[in-house]
Amino acid sequence: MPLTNREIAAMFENIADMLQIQGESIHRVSAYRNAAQAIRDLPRDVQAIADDGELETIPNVGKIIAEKLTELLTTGKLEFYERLSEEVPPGVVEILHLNGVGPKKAKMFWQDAGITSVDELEKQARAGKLRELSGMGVKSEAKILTAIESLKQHSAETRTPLGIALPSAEAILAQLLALPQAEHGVIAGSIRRARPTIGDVDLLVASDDAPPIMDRFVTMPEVEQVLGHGPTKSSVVLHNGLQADLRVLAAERWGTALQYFSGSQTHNIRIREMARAQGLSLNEHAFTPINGDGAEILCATEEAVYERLGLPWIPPELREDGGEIEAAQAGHLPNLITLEDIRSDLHMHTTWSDGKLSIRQMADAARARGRQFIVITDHSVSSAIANGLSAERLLEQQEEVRRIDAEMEPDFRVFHGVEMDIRADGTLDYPDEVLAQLDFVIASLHVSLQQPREQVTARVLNAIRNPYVDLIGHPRGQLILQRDPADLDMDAVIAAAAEHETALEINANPRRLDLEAQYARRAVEMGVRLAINTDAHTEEQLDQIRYGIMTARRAWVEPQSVINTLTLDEFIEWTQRRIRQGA
DNA sequence: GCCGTTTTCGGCCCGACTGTTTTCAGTCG
Repeated sequence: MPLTNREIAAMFENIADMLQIQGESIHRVSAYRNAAQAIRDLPRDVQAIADDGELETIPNVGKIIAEKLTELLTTGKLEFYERLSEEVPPGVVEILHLNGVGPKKAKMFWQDAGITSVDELEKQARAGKLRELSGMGVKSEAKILTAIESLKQHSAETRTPLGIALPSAEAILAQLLALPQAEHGVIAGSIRRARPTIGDVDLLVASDDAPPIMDRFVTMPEVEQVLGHGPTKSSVVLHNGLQADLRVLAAERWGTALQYFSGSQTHNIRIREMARAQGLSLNEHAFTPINGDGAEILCATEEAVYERLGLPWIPPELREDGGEIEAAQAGHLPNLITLEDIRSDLHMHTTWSDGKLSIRQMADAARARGRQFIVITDHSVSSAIANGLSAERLLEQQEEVRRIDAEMEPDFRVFHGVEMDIRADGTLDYPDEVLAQLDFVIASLHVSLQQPREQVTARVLNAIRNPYVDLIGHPRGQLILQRDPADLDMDAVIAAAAEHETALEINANPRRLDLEAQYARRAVEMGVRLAINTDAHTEEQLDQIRYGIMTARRAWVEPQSVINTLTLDEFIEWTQRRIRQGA
């Protein structure tokens, strides 16, 4: 099996950990971490990039790391990695990942006390031995035990799906903003950047009187454990395992504070380097002249921060050092899609298969949310567990769709489609004669996602080439933090989608968010149209469209690339391209 | 180990909080 980008990235992260424990220069360690991050975010397989001889075009990959990648891809092994793994016990790396333990302590536990596993560390802590080590005391020992307990409780998984983190953050922020001392506040960090998974929640509140806000924050009912409680910054762990950090700053410093706490780290490093080039040091409080006695320059808005650096405001979803600074300098920032651009929802289920509402109820619920038209897309016959429709029932359903459409026209339209299974053998679930009678056809992978790359890719390509298939639903089939995506050759999928004018979905369900941003961005660059759909099975899930919009913005997507922004007439015309394709 | 309008060497963002220390190192984001 070829190595996935994620596996390669994990290996380089591991290298960074081991080097850091060995006391290697932080800059060399960072080089491996930066390369790992870049590889994780790539929209293409490292293997494909290597085949093109372009490894060194990957950001933060230079000659040496490119050589290591080549060795890994050609031999399946990396001698450097294997040697390091023999030198540094895996348990020591695990200890490094405990909250409050860094490379210095992990190394000390190992070298000075012979501790090479979390279990052994726990034993020594319970026996009161750790406090005897230099720099350690009773409190440090207790913190170690707390960290180990937390690791057991929440397993090794440290990230939380956006769909859980965002509502949780909104609930906490609302409590803080209810306090009279709070002027205003936002959710910053990776939630604001719309990452599909969240490491911790970053909250920012403007106030001249921070202590009461801090006190409320650390005593909220959601709080399981207080990690830190200072005058302007506090950290807690919530009962759902999520870590939340709160910073409180004066309103006149809001711009620099929000810019800083929105990240990403790599974007901020670039921004601070630009400030330094202008003789300014930038932190969350202000710009400060580096040499000399110049006064602080305060920024009350983010726009003012970017303006000081000669840049237009950069939307937070783009702040990953993925070309957004260069685009801003050139005046080429994208006009990102917003919820207001969305006219339709092209993927949802009803009681005909596994949905909770009738066709009419879904239509009313979508209309109430400002949609102008929808497509009903229940499951096809293979999805027996989801009560998938036989061809007969599908056409029976069409009569009801037509009746409701006639009732609601002209201010709302209901079209008839299907979410058709791509079967394990690559065939589709209905013959073309049936598909020809539908307004819109989604083809999706639901089974045999773990097939080898060639096989699973061939199935999707077959669906893309069918002239009746308008959209590939949740193309990679991932469930965030639960199920890995299918091992699709995304270069081939995107190229075929472009050639056959088949759209690819950004499924807005926060458990999916599939396509993820890096693939959606590449698809648009290659001329593919996207759809942003809720795949709703209930009324509430129609509101999850916001997660799809967030993901699309993160992918640099503009309204014209998304078929849900089409007017009714434009949409009907777009679906007619099947005729041009000889169907 | 990467990178370049300070360019092939010499930098590499910056501050808050904690615990252990009596002035700072370690960790974190």
